[in-house]
Formats: sequence, structure tokens, C-alpha cells
Amino acid sequence: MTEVNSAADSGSYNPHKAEAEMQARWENEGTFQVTENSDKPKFYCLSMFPYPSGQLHMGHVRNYTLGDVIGRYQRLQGKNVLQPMGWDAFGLPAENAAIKNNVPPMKWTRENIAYMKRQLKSLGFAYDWSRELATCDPEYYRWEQWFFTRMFKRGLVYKKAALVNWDPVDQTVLANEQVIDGRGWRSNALVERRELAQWFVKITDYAEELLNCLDGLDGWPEKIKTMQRNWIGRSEGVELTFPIDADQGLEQQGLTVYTTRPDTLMGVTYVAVAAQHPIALKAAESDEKLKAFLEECNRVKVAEADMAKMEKLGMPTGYYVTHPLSGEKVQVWVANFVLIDYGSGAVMAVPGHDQRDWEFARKYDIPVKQVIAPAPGSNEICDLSKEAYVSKAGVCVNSGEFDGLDFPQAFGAVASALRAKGLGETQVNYRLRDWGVSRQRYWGCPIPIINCSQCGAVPVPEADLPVVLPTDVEFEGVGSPIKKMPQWYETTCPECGGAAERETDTFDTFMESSWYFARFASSGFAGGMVDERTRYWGTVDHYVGGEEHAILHLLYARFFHKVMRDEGLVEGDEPFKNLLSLGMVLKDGAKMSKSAGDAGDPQHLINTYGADAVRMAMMFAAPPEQSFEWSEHGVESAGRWLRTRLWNIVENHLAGGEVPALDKAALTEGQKDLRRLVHETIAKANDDYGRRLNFNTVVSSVMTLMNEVSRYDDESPQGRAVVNEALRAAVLIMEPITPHITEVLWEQLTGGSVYDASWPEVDEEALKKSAVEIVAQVNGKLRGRFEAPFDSDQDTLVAMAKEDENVQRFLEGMTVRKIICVPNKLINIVVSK
RNA sequence: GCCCGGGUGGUGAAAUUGGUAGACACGCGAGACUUAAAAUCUCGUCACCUUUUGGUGGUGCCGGUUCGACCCCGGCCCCGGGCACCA
Repeated sequence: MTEVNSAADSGSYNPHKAEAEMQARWENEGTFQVTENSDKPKFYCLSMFPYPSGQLHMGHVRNYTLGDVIGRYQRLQGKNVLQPMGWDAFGLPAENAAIKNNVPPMKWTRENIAYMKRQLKSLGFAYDWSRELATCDPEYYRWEQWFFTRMFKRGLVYKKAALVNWDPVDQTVLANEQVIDGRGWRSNALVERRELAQWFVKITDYAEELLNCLDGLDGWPEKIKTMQRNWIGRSEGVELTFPIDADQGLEQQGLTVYTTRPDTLMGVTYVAVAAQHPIALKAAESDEKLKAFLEECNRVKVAEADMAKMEKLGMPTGYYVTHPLSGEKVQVWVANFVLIDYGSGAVMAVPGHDQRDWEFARKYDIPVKQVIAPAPGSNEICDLSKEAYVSKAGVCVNSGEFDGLDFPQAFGAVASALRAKGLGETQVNYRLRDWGVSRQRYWGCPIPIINCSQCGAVPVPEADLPVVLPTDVEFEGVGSPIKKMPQWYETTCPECGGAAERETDTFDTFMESSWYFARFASSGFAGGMVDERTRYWGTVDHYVGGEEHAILHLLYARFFHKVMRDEGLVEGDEPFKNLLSLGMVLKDGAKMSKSAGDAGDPQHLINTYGADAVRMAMMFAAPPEQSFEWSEHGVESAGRWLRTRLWNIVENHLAGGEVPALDKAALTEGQKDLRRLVHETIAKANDDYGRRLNFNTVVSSVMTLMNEVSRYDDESPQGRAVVNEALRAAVLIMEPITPHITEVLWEQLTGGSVYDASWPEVDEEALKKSAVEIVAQVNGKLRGRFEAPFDSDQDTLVAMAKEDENVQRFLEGMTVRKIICVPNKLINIVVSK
């Protein structure tokens, strides 16, 4: 050991030295830069890229360590592994910072990226940094703009009015999180709902496919698929029209509603429209009270949760519609729980058989009419004085020709009756709504549309892309600077050449994160959105990210992928083969967020204990899918374990000199026992890394192995050979979790590089046991344990159990009724008097 | 409110297919080493009863299925995530 300056020399463990040296080596040698020219099978391992909020928090450390562990494990399995990293760089916090500190968003974002990149590097992640991208880079978003114009040409884009949170003081649109208790976060003004023309993308055209493809996603957690299914919300129902008498002076000739319960149609006692519905607005013209009520309805934030939590209120409009089958007059109410953005902005109400309608009807003394009764012989109870009867198991009553029909029969009969009158049709409906992509913000990708008074909305021609967001901007208070920059938005129409204006809204930032995985593969390609390299890397083999993205991001990304497929850009129906959905790292019981500031910055821990200790502590803390409250306690002990239980033991072993070759035939029982544990640990690691993705138990099983090694004091040649095998296995198994220390130790143990190492094979022979411990139960209660030869049969085990004194005590005076035998594990003698 | 998860010692957790509840750690206690401390090592550590190598109870609460339930079923409580403009 003469080269004292190398981390690969023995001596006391210095994590900072080892980590700095290894990281410098990876960078200099381009260890993690991958190409498409490889004989190895490809493996695309992707962790959700971060928003550059300023500094990493523990949620990032967890996410990126888990992804890195998967990637490094696959690399040790002989795969050509791509692990890219980039920045989801557009978004609200940069604007907030700009307003607060007068820093241009681009500058703020770039500085944050630089700092966070250093932090990621200091954690030793095996990223191919040559593929780094930032979504605020025009070379990135130009292809997003290009793709949007492709979607426009495919008819997937349209404009319609939609509600936003309007701050009347700051004269700006607020995000939901900027509305606190109904007031603007800066101005404290009461927020109003306001309608604005917005761009929408027709994700609903793909609703059926987005739903059906979930069945084929075997590598996704069932809970995520369930959430997506419920979100898409396919339902079968009837769309029907309540005609409107012309003598009421309304423009509309009918009110269209959708219902999944056409069997209850004869029980409709009112219909309800949203506060922004034209009928409501018309009625309010001559009714001051109603007008006030509508204004009241507009003082709720545009968020479903707030809608659902508020008290259900309504007012009659004075108008009525005609029941499509009975011809009776039905009153039209305005209700604050009806969504104008969803469906037709109107619902039919059946208070007898819908709980919300029932409560509303009781509150306003609207009649409740029973039209469904429990089926004969059913033990269901229907008491409309207490609650609505919502079961689908009943039969129609008080419904004329439909009386006696059950749900499916009544569904068909009512649909037919409506169809015969031209007033209704069965329809498959989705809860999923089209994706509103317009944002009235500055720090986002400009929407590549030119508004021309002659030609309407015209997509920017491909040759004129990208539409670059100006970055030399001044934030004067709130509001998007580009909306006040005529030099930017004044342009000419690409079609007629006349004066026209650019769209000054920008895209929802989910647009950028919906295709970045494809761009990583085609890194740097200037000739298009993606190239053939994206076909090589293909589907992301493992996608790792927080469970908070279970619905929106993952649904939008799946949608984008399908449209890209239909454009011939990518292959396959789904972008992510396997998904690891991480639980939250909580801070004070809630998720760490941008707004929570620097809570949980890992830097001081890395500085104190080293990256390997931080990574190991994070992996050991909990299985990936579980949320947990972060505590720094484990980091110190992880560092201690690495030093005392890994480094020192390897050093002591190496100090013993040459290690002879292992002779499996010449092992003592003690040597065989340790060797069995070694191979059990390898088998466990394979299962935990490859199948279960539980890395906390990888760590604990290696700890168990090393505890055993430290107790083992067989200095004989074969004893040292078995220990050597144990140490090589432990070091390699730990490599994905603690890559720096293990790379150093592996070189000391073998003289070779850990990147040329092959994963240890499980020796099935070594796993074999001659004897196993059997648990003896009487009536399911533990009464004794004993050693029995491996694979003993039931009779042998019963006989051995009966030799146990304690077992005998519980058998005395009893008659054996039954024997339950779980081979090599348990024998249960069931007795009674 | 709706959808999806979760709840196990003082703490993080383990128990993979219904079969020994608490592995592995943290913390704490005791001991060794030390002039002393730190570091390190060893032992103990779910509760109660007990001379025991024994018994009883115990996985948020209540009930059920089973020879046997942290695990399956029904009802409830609490916590977390999402709810379409935080990302």
C-alpha cells in the first residue's frame, strides 16, 4: 500500500475523499454516458425530473436514490442503462420569486438549476448528464410548439370559455393554491370566478383507449390504475332533453342533461343549472335576489374540492321545462353545485333516489317522488322521510308503463321511449374533461398561435418556430409582462399577411413534462421532436416518481405518447412499462413542497456524513411506496455502519493476506452455515431488487450477514475463503445503494472495477439445510419448537411434537381432532375434550 | 364531499402465498475498554404475571370467517395523497 493518496488504498474510511474521487472518475471517464451501440439489452430508467425550486429536499433524495438503485442494479445485471436527468423549468414559483425579489425568472431558474445540479452530482447518481435538458430552453419547447400545431391540424385543439380565479385588485388570474380562504394571496381581495377563452386539447378523444390500455399495464401498481380508471370515469347513461315552451321567451328550445339513472326519470321534480348557465343569467336580469345569488356563487374558488365542501344552495329561476315523457312542468333551479365546465351545465334531479337531490329538495320544500321500490322479497328499506333510496336493485313504481321493471329493463325502456320522441339517446360518458392548456402567465412556453381578425386563430408555421419567450423582462407588479409587450405580440398573419397578434397565454407546464422522456432519448436532435434513438430506447422500462403524480401527470404523458404514436413519432401504446409510485417524505405531517421553502435540505447531511450514508439511510427508512416522516436520525448510524461494519471488516480481512480458492467439498459445518447465509442474502437481494423493489430489506439482510461475519472468527484458509465470498457479495449487493464506498472496496477485494463485475450467482447447493426448526402448535397456539430433519413428513413431525413436554401438557385429557401440517415450518394439533 | 392509500414496541420498520408478531436499526439501560470522555465492543429492551426453558394479553376501534388473521370479510375512527391553474 504505497499510493497513500488514493481512496482505493486501505486506511480509515473517509467518505468525503472516497466520494470526491469516485465522482471525479465517473465524470472524467464518462462512466454513465451511454450510446445506442451496445450488445447489451437496453434499460431505460427514469426518475421524474424536478422543478428547480432552489435546493433539493428529502423527497428528491428519496426519489432519485430509488431510481439510481434500480438503474445501478440493472447495470450490474448486464443491461445498457440510460438514466437521464433534466429540469421541469417553467412554472409559477419563478414568477413569484421575480415579483418578490425582482429577479428575472430565467436568471432565477438557471441559478437554481446550477445549484441543484451540483447537489445531484454530490449524491453520486449514475446520470448521463450529456443528455441534460431544461424545458425553458427554446430548443426544447420549440418541439412542443411544433407538436401543438400538429395536434391543431389533427383537430385535437379548440378554444372555449372556461372559469378562472380572478383577483379584482391585482387584475390577474390566480392558481388554486394562490387562493386562500376565498381571497387572493397577495391582494387579500375576494376572488371572483370569471370566464376566459382558453385553449383545450381533446384528451377525451382518447378516453376509451386511456382506460382500456390500463388493463395491459402489468408493471403498474393496481392502486394507480384504479385511480386513473375512476378519474376517467366511464359511465353508461342517457342524454336527454327537457323541451322548453317557447312562450317563456328563452332562446333555448330545450335543456339537455345526462343521467346514469334513466330508470328514475319519472321521479324528476326539478332540474338544476349552473350559476353561469344562460338560463340563470337571463332569469337574473329581472330578479335582483337571483342576481345577488349568482354573484355569491361566483365567489367560490374554481376547485372541485371547494365546490364539494360548500353548503348546497339554490334558487328557483321562475322558468320551467317540460318532462320529456310525462309532459309535466318541471321547475328550473340554479344550484351552486352544478358545474358549468362539465357536461351541459345542467342536471336533472330525482330527490327520491339521489341523496344530494334529496337534501336539496328537503331544504327548499321541493316535492320528493318515489319511483323505485325495493324488489319483492328484498330486505332493503325505503323510507324517503329519512333519506333517498339509491339502490339499483329495486323496481319501478309510480312510473306508468315502466312499473315493475328492474334497473336494466327500465334503462332500456326509458331510453327507447325517449328515442321514439327524438328527445334522448343512450350514451357512454366520461368524467374526464378536456385538458385546458392555456395559462395567463409569463413563465411558460408561448402558445404558438397568431390571432388574425380575418383568418381567426392560425398556428405559427413550422419555419417560424420556436416562438421564443422574451427573457429580458421587467416585472412591474403582477401580470404577465408579455401581455404588455406590443413589440413582441404584434406580428403579421401567416395566412393573409395582415396585422395580427400573437397569443400571449402560455402552456400549462404539464405540457413540457408530457414528452420529456422521449426527448432524453433523442438528446440534442435539431431536426425534429425525436429521432431514431427514441425508438432504440423505446418504452421507459422503469419510471420512478411521487404518488402525487398518480393521475394528472401520468395521464397527460400517456395521452401525449398516444398522439405522438399516431403522428408516427414513437412506437408502442404506452410510455411507461413499469411504474414505481413513491410515498411522500413528509415534513411535519405534510408533503414537502416548493412553498414549504428549504425544509429538508440534505446538504448539511451530505457534508457531515457523506452521500453514501444519506442514500443508505433513506433506503433503509421505509419501503418505497410508504409515506413517512423524515428524520435525520438514521444518517449517522448508516455512516457508522459503513465504517465499522463494512469498511473496517473488509480492511481487517484484507490485512490477513492471500485468500485461497474456495473448496466447496472441504467445508466444515460452521463454514457451510456462513456460506448458506451468504447465498440466502444474495437470493433475498435478487428478489428485493428485481421483483419487490423493497430496498430497506436489502439493507437489513446485508446487515444481518455482516453481523454474522463480524462474529465469525475462523481464520483457517477455507474460513477466510468463505468470508471473502461473503464480503464480495455484501459489497456488490450494496453497490446500488452506496456506490462510492463499494467501488473502493471492490477494487481492494478483487483488483478489478465494479463496472466489470458480474452479479453473484445463487449456489442452490449452498442453500440446502439438513435440519429446520419446526413450530409446534396446539389449537393454533405456540407451545414449543424443535429441530427436525429437512422435509420430514407429517407423522414424524407429530411424533416429535408430542415429545415436547409443554406440548404434552396441552394434549393431556384431550382428543386429537385434526392435524395441520405446513412442511418445514409448522405442525398444529387441534384437540378438544 | 368524492377517489386512492395507510394505521404494528419509546422511534423507523420486518413478517413476500392465511402459518413463530416485532427481523434489521434508532433510542434507552447495563457492562467492557479508558485517568476520563468520545469512539468501539458485548448483553438486555412489547406489556403484564411468573422460580421457569412457563403463562396471559397484544398489530387504530367493534364484529365476523378460519385449526390458525397484521394479512380475508362487514361496520367505524384517525392520518396522508389527489380532486383538473403547485409541480
